[in-house]
Amino acid sequence: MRILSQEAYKASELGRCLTCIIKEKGLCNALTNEQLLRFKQIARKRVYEAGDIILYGEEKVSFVAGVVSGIVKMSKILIDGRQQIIGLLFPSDNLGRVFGQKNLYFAEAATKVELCCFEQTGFEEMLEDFPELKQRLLLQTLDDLDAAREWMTLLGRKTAKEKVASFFLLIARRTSIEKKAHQSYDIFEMNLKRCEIGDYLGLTYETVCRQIRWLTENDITEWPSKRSFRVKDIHKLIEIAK
Amino acid sequence: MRILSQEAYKASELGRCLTCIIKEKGLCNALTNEQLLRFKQIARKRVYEAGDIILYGEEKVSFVAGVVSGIVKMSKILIDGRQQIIGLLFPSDNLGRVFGQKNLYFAEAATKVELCCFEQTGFEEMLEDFPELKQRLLLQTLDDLDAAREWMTLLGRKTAKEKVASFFLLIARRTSIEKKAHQSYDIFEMNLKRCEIGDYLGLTYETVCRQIRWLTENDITEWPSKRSFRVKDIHKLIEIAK
DNA sequence: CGATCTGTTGACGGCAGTCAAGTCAAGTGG
DNA sequence: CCACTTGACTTGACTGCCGTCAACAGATCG
Repeated sequence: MRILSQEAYKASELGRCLTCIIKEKGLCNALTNEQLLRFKQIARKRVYEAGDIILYGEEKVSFVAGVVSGIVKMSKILIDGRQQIIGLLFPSDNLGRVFGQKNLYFAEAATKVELCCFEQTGFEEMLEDFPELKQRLLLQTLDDLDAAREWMTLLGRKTAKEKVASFFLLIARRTSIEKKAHQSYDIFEMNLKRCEIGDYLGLTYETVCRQIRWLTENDITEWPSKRSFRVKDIHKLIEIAK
Repeated sequence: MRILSQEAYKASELGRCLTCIIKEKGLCNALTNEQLLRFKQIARKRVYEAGDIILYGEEKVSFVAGVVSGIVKMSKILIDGRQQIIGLLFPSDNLGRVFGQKNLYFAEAATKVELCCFEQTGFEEMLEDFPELKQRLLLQTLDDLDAAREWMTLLGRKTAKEKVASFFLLIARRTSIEKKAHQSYDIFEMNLKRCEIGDYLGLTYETVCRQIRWLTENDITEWPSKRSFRVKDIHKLIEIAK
């Protein structure tokens, strides 16, 4: 019965990893319990409050992290202050640049955020040792690339109205995947400021306001509060988003 | 001397792989000669003329390919015809979506193009067998992601003038890396139409024309012909590009 | 030679940016 | 408790950049 007790020991050691809410979708799902144990040794949980800066651009990177809860916004900032959000990170998304010398992005907590952080070199060593982990990272990077290119199309070719509609569709899809209870009439929490939406869409916040007003006046969305919305007509929204 | 003759045999079999111009920078550089032999077996060269369509969007993918010569433009097209080029592929860049069910992009030869094509499943099997190959693919995908995000900033936040200046810098850098003989006063071939530049920058071709004129009137670029330019003041160009 | 494609230039208009005033909610301190 | 501040958001008026439309110039080609 020696093996069993060892298994039990491991399970107790793994602790919160086994009940982690992103276990199914995160990178760590590629690992066996045994491997996870090693993974946990280089992991550290960190909590950030809304507005906290997680990474400044251009510094040397020291860690890679998975988002456990909350939303992280990653952006690039031009010298004169113009900002472009190049990605929103939701739970199970990853942050940081593996195999890179430099972090290229500015990362900020948009809401309260919990990260599961891995020390950089330890993480890279594990990538070499566990092919499943590297495979998963590759697949995720490929998906990220597809998403980035989709967004390029939005930024380069869509009108303000189409951009804002596309954005609400994105939020509805991402947050409903999380809740696994999507219906067209759900209320979605929108944890971003108007100006952050603008920075994501390549618009000013005034323009974002006006488009939201237009969508509301045309019975497509409804705003119980300034930070939450309900989609009244999903088909029209999809049609407008292009 | 049996081993030696076997080596010689392999070398002769490898043939054009050994003298391939993208050997140093392409994915295949991760492989030993022995591995390369297997790689070559699933490889097939294809040639496209300027304007040929390489991939339509949304179909099932059947191959992955490296660009040997020429320029491939990858784009997304909205239902009403608006187009956004989401990437230009230069020699040693790769085309196609590994581990993906669907190809998401429209790919077209912008110039005469030579591709080194690999049958999809054979390529994916090799990725599993040769970790170095997968590592190289991962690194390249990460770089592609960085480039895409850089371009998102351009599309979302830069003015027409800044966009056009950034574009010429990109071309100058990419083509001079190729030639390995970069000087500020080099002449660069610009194998894209004005409207393709527009589709890449999220502008109309008329606006591209006007910005080119402005750069020329201000002694920053010079156009010996419609498709080639010389950078007269690289510092000003960098400054304008932001 | 006309046909076609690509590029240039001008005139005009509209979408989205800029500037500015004002509302609202939450927080702070006397 | 109220006065005050602050930050987020809204709305209006105006402007300007860039898109649209159109005419035309050159180049290439059968």
